[in-house]
Amino acid sequence: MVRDNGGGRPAVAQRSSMADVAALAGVSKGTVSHVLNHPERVSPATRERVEAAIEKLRFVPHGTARSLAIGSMPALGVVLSDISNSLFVDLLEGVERAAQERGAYVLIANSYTDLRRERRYMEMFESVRTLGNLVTINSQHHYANLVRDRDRDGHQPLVFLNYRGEDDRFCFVHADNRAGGAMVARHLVETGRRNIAVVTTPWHLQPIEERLAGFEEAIAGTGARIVSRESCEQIHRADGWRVGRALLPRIRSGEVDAVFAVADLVAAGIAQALADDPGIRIPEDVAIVGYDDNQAAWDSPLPITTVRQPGEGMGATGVQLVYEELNDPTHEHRVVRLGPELVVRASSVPRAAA
Amino acid sequence: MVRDNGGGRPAVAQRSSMADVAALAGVSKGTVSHVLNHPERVSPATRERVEAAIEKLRFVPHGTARSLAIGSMPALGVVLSDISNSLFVDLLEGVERAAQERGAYVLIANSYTDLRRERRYMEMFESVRTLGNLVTINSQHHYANLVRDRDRDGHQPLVFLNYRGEDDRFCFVHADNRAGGAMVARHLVETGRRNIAVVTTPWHLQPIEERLAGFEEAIAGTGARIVSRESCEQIHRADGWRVGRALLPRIRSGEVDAVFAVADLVAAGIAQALADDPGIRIPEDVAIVGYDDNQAAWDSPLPITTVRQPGEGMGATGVQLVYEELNDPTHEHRVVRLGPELVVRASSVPRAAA
DNA sequence: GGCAGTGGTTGAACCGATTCAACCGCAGGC
DNA sequence: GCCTGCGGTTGAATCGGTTCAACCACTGCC
Repeated sequence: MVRDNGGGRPAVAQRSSMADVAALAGVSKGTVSHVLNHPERVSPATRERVEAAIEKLRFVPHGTARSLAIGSMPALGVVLSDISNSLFVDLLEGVERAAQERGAYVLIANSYTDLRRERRYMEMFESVRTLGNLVTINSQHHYANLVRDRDRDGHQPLVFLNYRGEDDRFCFVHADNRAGGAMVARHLVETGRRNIAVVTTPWHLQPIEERLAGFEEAIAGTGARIVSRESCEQIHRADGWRVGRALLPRIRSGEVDAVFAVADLVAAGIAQALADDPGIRIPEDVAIVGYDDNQAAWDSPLPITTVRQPGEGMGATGVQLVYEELNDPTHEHRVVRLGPELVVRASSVPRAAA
Repeated sequence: MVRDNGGGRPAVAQRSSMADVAALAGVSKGTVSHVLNHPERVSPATRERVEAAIEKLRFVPHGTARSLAIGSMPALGVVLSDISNSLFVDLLEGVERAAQERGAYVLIANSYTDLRRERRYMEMFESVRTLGNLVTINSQHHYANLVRDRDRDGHQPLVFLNYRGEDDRFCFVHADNRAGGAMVARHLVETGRRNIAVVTTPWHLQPIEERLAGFEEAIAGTGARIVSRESCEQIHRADGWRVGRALLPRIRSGEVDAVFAVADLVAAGIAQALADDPGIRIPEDVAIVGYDDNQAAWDSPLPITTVRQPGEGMGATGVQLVYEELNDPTHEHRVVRLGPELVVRASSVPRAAA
């Protein structure tokens, strides 16, 4: 059944359907379907005939029709708030790996932290019946909206990533930012730092506040202390550079012997500013530590100590939770917290001691 | 018709279908469909009744079923080779905007330049019958493979992005890298540079070779010349930094008065290395120019002159070509070349002259 | 009063797969 | 020779929409 599509277009062979295959092989549609999905139920002779027909007609099953019959499509939806953020790229990698292991595709949507897009894509994923969906959240406000929509028409499992909420209808996977902050504190204290400058952002983001809280907690009673708090407007290298310049005198005077910046780009900017000063040696005179382990941390003339986020882990765990909710009737929604990892580089430890 | 799903799970209200809505509103399925798709064909009274029923049952149409009936799903597939590359992020933005204008969703797949993934996702997009697909290509080899697969079972429009191929079955959209290189050459010459060092990569990438070719062509006969060719192992800031250090003496001596690096990260690294030397003033003694206009170029203590790629333009044009192929029977496949744009920043022009 | 025209609505066919109860032919057991 | 059991196959129902020919009631016109 190769229909003519008429008109002057270059003739495109119409796709053949299961019915075509069945006709050519002289069997029923049901048998063709069995060859594809339960080959063991079909006798070798028929199977061969059907397979030959499939090959000959270049038959590729119609995914949409299959999904309709099955009731869902073998794919997971992921809504990322910012695809240019390396944490989310890592996270995506985790999702893809875990999904692939389970034979599912991953549909990615990028929302640019635009709530309208987030909702639009969630709606779409719901509407094409993905197996389940994963959403990265970085604002209370977005979270509240998505949950509200969900009350309207949500049915697939939904897991929130990089966010810790409290709602027993969902699972959450988030990084333990508090522990990450504490790791930095311990590392600095253990390597003999006592007077630490902390560099943060002016806006209040859950993850960043937690890093600082963990840091302060862990530093308490160790003899080390925070001697300065700087903040930069944006998480950009140039901001870090300006902060670095501002800190120069106090570092030269020995008043500050370590800097903890809550983001790598900022830390890299600081390192760049300090490196310009011939009177300062890093890490002998001052240690610099960032957070996130993105390219700015390792790709720097002076590689920077940082905390690696459990990006892939969050992605993979999210997928696991979706499948658990899907298959395990006793599944209880829960909050999974994953530990980050300290990556020590030249910016905080004299090479010999590294 | 709210079916009980039995078992001990927290009762999840089953989704209602069009039949449920029709029953509640006392009309036929066809009418409900009309309310959704051709409201003008339905009398106001009926429409209101149906809409009330939809609201009451929280009916959301089943996208998969709709796609099956329509024959395609209202979405475009995009396979990106590297989602962490800012060019592709821009490109994606262009795709999303153009798609949204036309009421289509965008499904993104990230291949990590892994050919297997590229093929897997293309297969999936074919199988769910997207309206058309866009693929970024950065190697002849991948291109050849995708085209071969396509011979097997391709039917939707397919447009290649960031690649210039020759095949009258497809459209191609690519950036005019030759023109970009020429822009840099003209800019340097016009601002009085004569002795230029060029920094490139060891591998042979179509776009990069073209940038250089364009540069050399435009510089010929202007009195300026290439006095040095450096190459770095990777497109990383640290590589640029090393190259910058190596160039220091020749810059100090005035032997080199401009550096053109084929990527911003490298240019930023070079700038960083030169800034460390108190004897060198940028841009008075030496101009630095990069390529791509990604974050490294603008987010630097000394913002760097660069060439902005037509990322969004490529994405938007790709979408336009897909729709053209879809709707216009006279559509001829073609190659679209988009011009880049010179962005002049402090690294190449004294502030006063900028 | 009969007829054409029209806006609104219906019901069945269709999209392309999956699934399952029913069926068929055949071997084995008694 | 009859019955049972079983592997293999079939055909119809189903998923949830869209679409279109047919139909209906009603108006306007001759």
